[in-house]
Amino acid sequence: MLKEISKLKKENISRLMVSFSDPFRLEIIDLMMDGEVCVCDIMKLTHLSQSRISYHIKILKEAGLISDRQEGRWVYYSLNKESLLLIKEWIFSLTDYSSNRKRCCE
Amino acid sequence: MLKEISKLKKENISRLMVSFSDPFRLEIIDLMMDGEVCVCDIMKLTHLSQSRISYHIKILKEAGLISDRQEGRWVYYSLNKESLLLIKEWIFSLTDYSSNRKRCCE
DNA sequence: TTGATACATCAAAATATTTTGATGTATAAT
DNA sequence: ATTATACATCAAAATATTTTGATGTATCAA
Repeated sequence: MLKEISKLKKENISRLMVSFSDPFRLEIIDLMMDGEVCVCDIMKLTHLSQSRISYHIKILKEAGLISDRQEGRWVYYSLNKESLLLIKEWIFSLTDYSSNRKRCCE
Repeated sequence: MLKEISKLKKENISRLMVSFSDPFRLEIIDLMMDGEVCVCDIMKLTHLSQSRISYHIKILKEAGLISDRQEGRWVYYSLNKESLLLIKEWIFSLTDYSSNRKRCCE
């Protein structure tokens, strides 16, 4: 699995997994499923504070999971398909694992 | 995405993602790709301390990602296919998201 | 040009996770 | 019985993440 995946990709995946590890970030990701959203949208829909949302957005952005696009005062965030495909690839290699049993500790 | 997935599943996914969010756990998962392993195997291959490995194993187990099977003094751990499929399902719904743009904050 | 809006950033506090080293339990070999 | 092995569990310490509230910056509207 990760053996065939480069170290760089490994680190990307690691960061992506961290970005998925918070329930509020999962909620934010959920909202982005319907297309672009801005922080104010997320505020209305989740009732989290603005700086709290900005913090989580930052984590998602640094993991490369989302992209941003500014338009006037608004910043629109959306899911980054490339990252999603990277995760998909990883999950595939995980689920295709061979389940051969072997004896250990000998 | 998560809208169609039940609350129970949501919580499962959340815990699974947390279990993926540590680099050492990713390494342990990596080792399990080749089949069952015991703590002593993981110790040899990762050079982490025994209690440290036990701790991470516990997190993986509580997330439902791995199963254990005792045989004498040894406990064999292996990846749980059902959990992997749950993640796969989730990733699929994520990657199939609609990317329609809409205006917000109005 | 003043004030409001949308968001980012910061430092401190709150909270959660991880690591360590010690101890506990069960199994098995001598 | 005694000792060694394989692993779990525990409490304390170390470390990392998250939240909060304040302040900063850019854009826009009046």
